Amino acid sequence: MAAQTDDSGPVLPPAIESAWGLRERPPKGPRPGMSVSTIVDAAVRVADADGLAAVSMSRVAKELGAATMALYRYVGSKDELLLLMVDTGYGPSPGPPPPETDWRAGLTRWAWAEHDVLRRRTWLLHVPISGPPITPQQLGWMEDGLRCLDGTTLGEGEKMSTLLLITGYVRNEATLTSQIAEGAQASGLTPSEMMPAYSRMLARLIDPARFPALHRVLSAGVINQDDDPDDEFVFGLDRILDGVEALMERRAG
Amino acid sequence: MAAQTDDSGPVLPPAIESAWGLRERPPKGPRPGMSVSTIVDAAVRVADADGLAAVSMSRVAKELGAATMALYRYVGSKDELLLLMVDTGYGPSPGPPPPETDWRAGLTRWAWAEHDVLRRRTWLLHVPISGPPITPQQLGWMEDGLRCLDGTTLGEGEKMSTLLLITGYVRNEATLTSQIAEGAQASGLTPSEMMPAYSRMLARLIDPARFPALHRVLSAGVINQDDDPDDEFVFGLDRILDGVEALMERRAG
DNA sequence: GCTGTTATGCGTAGACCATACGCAGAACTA
DNA sequence: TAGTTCTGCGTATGGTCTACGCATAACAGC
Repeated sequence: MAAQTDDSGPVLPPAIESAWGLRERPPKGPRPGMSVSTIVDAAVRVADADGLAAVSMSRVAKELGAATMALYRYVGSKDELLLLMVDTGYGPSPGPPPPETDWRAGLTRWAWAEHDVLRRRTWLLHVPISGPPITPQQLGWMEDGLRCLDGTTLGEGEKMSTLLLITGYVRNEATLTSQIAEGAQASGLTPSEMMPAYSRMLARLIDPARFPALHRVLSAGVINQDDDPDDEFVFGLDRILDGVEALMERRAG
Repeated sequence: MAAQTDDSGPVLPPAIESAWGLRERPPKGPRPGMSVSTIVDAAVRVADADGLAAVSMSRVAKELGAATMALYRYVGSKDELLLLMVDTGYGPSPGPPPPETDWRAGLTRWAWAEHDVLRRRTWLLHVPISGPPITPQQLGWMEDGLRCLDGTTLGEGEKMSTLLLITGYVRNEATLTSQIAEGAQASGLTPSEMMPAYSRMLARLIDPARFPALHRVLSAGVINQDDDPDDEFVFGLDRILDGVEALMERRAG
């Protein structure tokens, strides 16, 4: 409650302050023609349509019918814009777990929510993130995840570690899946042709004597079959949750 | 063994073929002044010294005393160079598990090996990877990981999933750790000042009514304490391995 | 040894990119 | 009405990757 005006720690970039709703418009000067959120929304629109690589300051400005340099009145740098894009790209958190939900169902729901976002907006995976979360929605996601673990035997630090474990897993899984899709698109193949093509390439490169285990996997046809990628997701998630459950049981004694 | 000249599947970029040792020098023409590996080594040297952002074609060329465009005789594009940088950046795989090692100890060793590489060369985390692994060393790592799971009750597909789970975890953990370090450096703070500063910032932003669980974590001082980051790493890894172990026991009956 | 073929090194130039700086004018206060 | 402050944005700088084409070096066959 002792939030003094400044001096209290490191300074937040203006654009992030405005994302938190702190920061009123100064009384003087001309009325701003746009706002931080207008810009971020436009940038997100560009990323949704043409990918993150298409997001340049001039492209975003064109989207708004403004000049490139006008954006810099609102955003300190492109990196700052990217940070804000992530925030609105993730969107609102899935909300606290419904009542009567046990931790496992709650975290599963939470993981699927992030999974769905990342499947819809794969460009989120390409944003080079450069620091711990400080934007409102990001922290909202954290909050909702933590609530799933309320009432468990885990300590506060362990709860946090568990969430990081899961969110990391979800990101990773989404990254692999989207890489396959992008690789396919780049080669002019359909996604279903991709894995067989990859499998064939490996078969040509891999010497069974030097890579026996890999050769065995390949022969088993594991890589060929295009099973539902959601099955793969479920496998890893269940492994992690099993591991967390084992810890809880050990804690409970 | 039926490797015809071409037509067998998608074509590999020339530079990757030379990474596999296929590809002899054509008999005609002037003797090349450099080689793919000379270039990749130089690029790795630049990345080690000044980070991935410093790796530009002109910078690498300068490192070699060559002209920028000379590099394009050896690598098809910068992306291709990055792919090869990842390969030599990871370096040789840790080797198969020592005899008499059980799967858990083997995978732990494997995970720590990657962990150590990523701690030493954080730029590896910043390379936008765009496809499944096809370079020799990468597949060597996979091979060694798979060998740890030889003789377990897991199916081939499950072995692969387990490895992806672990390598994803290691990457994720390394990413978070390096982000803290980089964020600190960018703010002109020492790494040990970073987390307290972050904690103070969160305390200023977070409304306890809207973020009760997060507030509780913050109050517990979880974020403040700079405990050994290796402890965090061990926590997650043990959770995952516990989960895999649980699956094995269920399989065994 | 001469000629034709082929590969290398690399200079030039084009198309982008982020962004520092400074100016004209709008909207407010006094 | 004068002064202040903020907006929009034009210009310019220095960086990026890379397409193209030319001169030259090294070999194969005659």
